Amino acid sequence: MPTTNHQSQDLDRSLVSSKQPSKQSIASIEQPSNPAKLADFKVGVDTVIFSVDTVQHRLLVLLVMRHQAPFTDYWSLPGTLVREGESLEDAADRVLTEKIRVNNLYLEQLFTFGGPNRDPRESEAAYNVRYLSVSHFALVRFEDTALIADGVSGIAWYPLDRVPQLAFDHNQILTYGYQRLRSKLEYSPVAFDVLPEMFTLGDVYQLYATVLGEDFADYSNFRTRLLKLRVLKDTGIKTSRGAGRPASLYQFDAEAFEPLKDKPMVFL
Amino acid sequence: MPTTNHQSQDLDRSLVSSKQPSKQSIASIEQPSNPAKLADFKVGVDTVIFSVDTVQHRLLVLLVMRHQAPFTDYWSLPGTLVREGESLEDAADRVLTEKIRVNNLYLEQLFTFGGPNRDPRESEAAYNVRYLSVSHFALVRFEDTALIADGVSGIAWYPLDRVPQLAFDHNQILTYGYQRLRSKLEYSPVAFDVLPEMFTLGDVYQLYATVLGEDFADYSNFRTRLLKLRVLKDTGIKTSRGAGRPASLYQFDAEAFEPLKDKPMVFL
DNA sequence: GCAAAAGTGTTCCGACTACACCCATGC
DNA sequence: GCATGGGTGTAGTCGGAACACTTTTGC
Repeated sequence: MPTTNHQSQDLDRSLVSSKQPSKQSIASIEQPSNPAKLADFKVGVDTVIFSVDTVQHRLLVLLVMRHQAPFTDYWSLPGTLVREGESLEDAADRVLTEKIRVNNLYLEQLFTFGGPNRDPRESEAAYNVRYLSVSHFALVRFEDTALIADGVSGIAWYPLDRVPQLAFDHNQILTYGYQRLRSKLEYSPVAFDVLPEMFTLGDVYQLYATVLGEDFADYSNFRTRLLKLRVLKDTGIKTSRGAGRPASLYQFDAEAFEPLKDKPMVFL
Repeated sequence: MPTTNHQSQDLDRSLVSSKQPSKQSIASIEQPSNPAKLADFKVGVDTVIFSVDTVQHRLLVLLVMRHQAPFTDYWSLPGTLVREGESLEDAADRVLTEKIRVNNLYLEQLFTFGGPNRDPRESEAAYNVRYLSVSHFALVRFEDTALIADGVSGIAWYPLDRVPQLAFDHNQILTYGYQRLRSKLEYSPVAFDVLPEMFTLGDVYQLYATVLGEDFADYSNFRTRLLKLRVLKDTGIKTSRGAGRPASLYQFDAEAFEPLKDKPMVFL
């Protein structure tokens, strides 16, 4: 038996794959003849949707209230089952458009949870169907996002630190999504997908500070590093928001970023 | 409609999700009543298995020859379909143990490809079953790995730069796996999962140089940085391999690494 | 001795930190 | 004026790149 080292997989997999040995022995080498019984799956897409409330300096995650079994009256991540002819990506988009109206977003696949017994429906069902979840994470612009309240199902933004016990293994997925969000911010320009077309350097700083916590560089040095990347264009336009000196509005220059795309670099 | 930016997803998804609009309109909000027709899936696990031939300085990937339709006589990534009661992880382990005998390895989930029409069998089948692939990538110790030739099916290590046209979308998966391997090497100590218990700093250097190419730091600086991390223990034992001064044998100190685990750091 | 590989040290330079300080606005 | 936030500059320090140099082996 090989010694599998899953140590870089940061999730606690204990709940996910209960590691029960498969009924078939490995002696039955896969051949056209005598194939072992294959599992049948329904595939779900669950999405961790983040947004940043820069006014209140809070990182929010979108939750929906369940009204059916299993886990009735639990909050959960927005999700759906994949339909015929629909790609995973389409399904993820569909969840988003059903729950919110948003113009700008960043969406990426996270991880696939597929161990047996992660969904109670598996045991209920007469026929042996498994439920698999292809989780995604998304970042949307808070100010530009309207929740679609369909009257019945609850839907709400939760501050990350006040998220309750969720249905299924959704707390795990959320934790994983948060980690991914942090590293995405540090290593790629996701932030600009979620900022307005024009923004001040202060806006960018607020976003980073809210997501990454207060434990990173001060505003002054953040500015310098950001500008040194030469991917922001100063429009020259000034904006005044209450007290203080008016700030320049900048634009993200996608073309200037192009050559840096694959280079190892730090954005923060 | 939201503007989805998938730009950080480096794969060319064109082959994967053919982006055909789902038959159901988004107007039919998901409700307990009138659910849209759900797709039924078989779930496959395909694994990009890398190993490093430090003698010949080559990065190798394990391929198997297909003997059934579809894609008969094409090389492909080792894979299998998930059986009843088997977790994704178990299935990935099973593929590994069926194809090779190995003692040390690193295994991690990569990405899930699930668009419709990625598998020709979908159209053949009378009933509408979709095939989804949860891809993994693995790194194994080359010197410690024996291929299991079962007489019939071809199985071989291919140098990465000589990989032919593969079945399905496996070339894409391979490309993605290679990227992941590179970043794993840089940001985590995967290398030590695949090196012998004791190794010289030259061994580590060879491994890094082979995977990352010749375009990185010289041996001298590599040494210095690696030792500064204080995660390698000098056993004091010297080893002589042909000409040149004998090298010290080192051991990876997992406990010393523990506190660094979650810290952002560069290993290279 | 010479080649080859291991291992050490040193110099240079760029980047990041931590500030101090100036600028432009609202009140 | 003063508070507030924007923006610039600088001195100290840390770390990586480049490369010279020493050490210990095989032949």
